[in-house]
Amino acid sequence: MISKYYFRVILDIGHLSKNKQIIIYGIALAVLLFLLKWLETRYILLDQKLDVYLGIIAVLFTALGIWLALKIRKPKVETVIVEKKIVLTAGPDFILNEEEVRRLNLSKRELEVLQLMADGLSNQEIASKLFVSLNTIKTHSAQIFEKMEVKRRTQAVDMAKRLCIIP
Amino acid sequence: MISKYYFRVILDIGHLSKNKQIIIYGIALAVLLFLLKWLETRYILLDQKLDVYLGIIAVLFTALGIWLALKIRKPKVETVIVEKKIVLTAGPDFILNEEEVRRLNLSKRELEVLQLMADGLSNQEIASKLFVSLNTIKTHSAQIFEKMEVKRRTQAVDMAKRLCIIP
DNA sequence: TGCAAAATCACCCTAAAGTATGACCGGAAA
DNA sequence: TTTCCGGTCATACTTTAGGGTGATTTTGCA
Repeated sequence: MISKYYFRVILDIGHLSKNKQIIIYGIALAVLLFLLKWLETRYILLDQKLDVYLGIIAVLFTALGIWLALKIRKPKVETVIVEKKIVLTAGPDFILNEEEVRRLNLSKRELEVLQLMADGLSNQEIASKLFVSLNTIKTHSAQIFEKMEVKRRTQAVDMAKRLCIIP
Repeated sequence: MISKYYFRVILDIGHLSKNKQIIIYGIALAVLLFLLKWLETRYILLDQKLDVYLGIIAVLFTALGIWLALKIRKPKVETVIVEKKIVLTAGPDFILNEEEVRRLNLSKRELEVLQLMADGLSNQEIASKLFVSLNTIKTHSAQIFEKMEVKRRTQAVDMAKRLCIIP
């Protein structure tokens, strides 16, 4: 019988895949087997066009092989490395303008929050980073804006950079 | 002849691969064809064990299919982003970094909005200054954030200053 | 040790920012 | 001429920021 060859195919390839899939492949093979037997009966009875029969078998099993390979094999992975620039500022010449800090009457904590604000963090992110609640940061930022006489965080950051309060 | 089926296999699958490979596949198929013909002659002449012959064909073409699929399959692309650090010295002498502007693909208008953003203006203020609607500024800012790969205006301003896109 | 400033947090509310989607127009490029 | 892109605007919605008020707890210092 032909079936022993099918089993060899399964055994040769099966260990690459999951057990569940083997059943599916087995069923597919069985269907193919029946189809072949049917064709065989018809064409052998007619006793002609063996080439056609063989051709169909060849195409079918080539397709089967392709299907098996695509299903079973782990996808080939091609790694593409993309360089992404991240920007650093080398500001070795930063000296904190303590005088301005004192003039604005900013506390240590407020300065800290202002610093993180300048880094583009949201209030929630600042809160998480400092292990305090969002409300606390809101209070701090409100204080900062009042002391700096600005209305928005963007203005506060801009002013702070101009005054050399933050790098 | 059987060969026409082989050609169909090639034609069906060939367009997925390089032209060079098709030649290799063709040669392989030719070899298989000769092998089959040889087997056919032997077994048909003996007029027996057709099942064995068919089984061999099935196994061979399954193997061929697997081989084809593995060769032809397009590899899955996996992108790895490597961060490359670049250091910019932001001096008091501002020269617009046109290269970065082009790299970020920022339009004139977007640059204008970014500039005003950096000045600490609200979207409404920017809209008034440019004589356009608030929604327009929102659209622009959303575009800017997407192009600069940032989430907030504070981050956009920070990045823009580092990249010398704005003074 | 008591007091003022700093730090913490809550609640409620409004304003502003940001997201998503779709549409229109005019100019430039294919 | 068609297609594409930049600029404009809208509508609806969600999220974040900010304002105002009040309260409790730490903490530095006189």
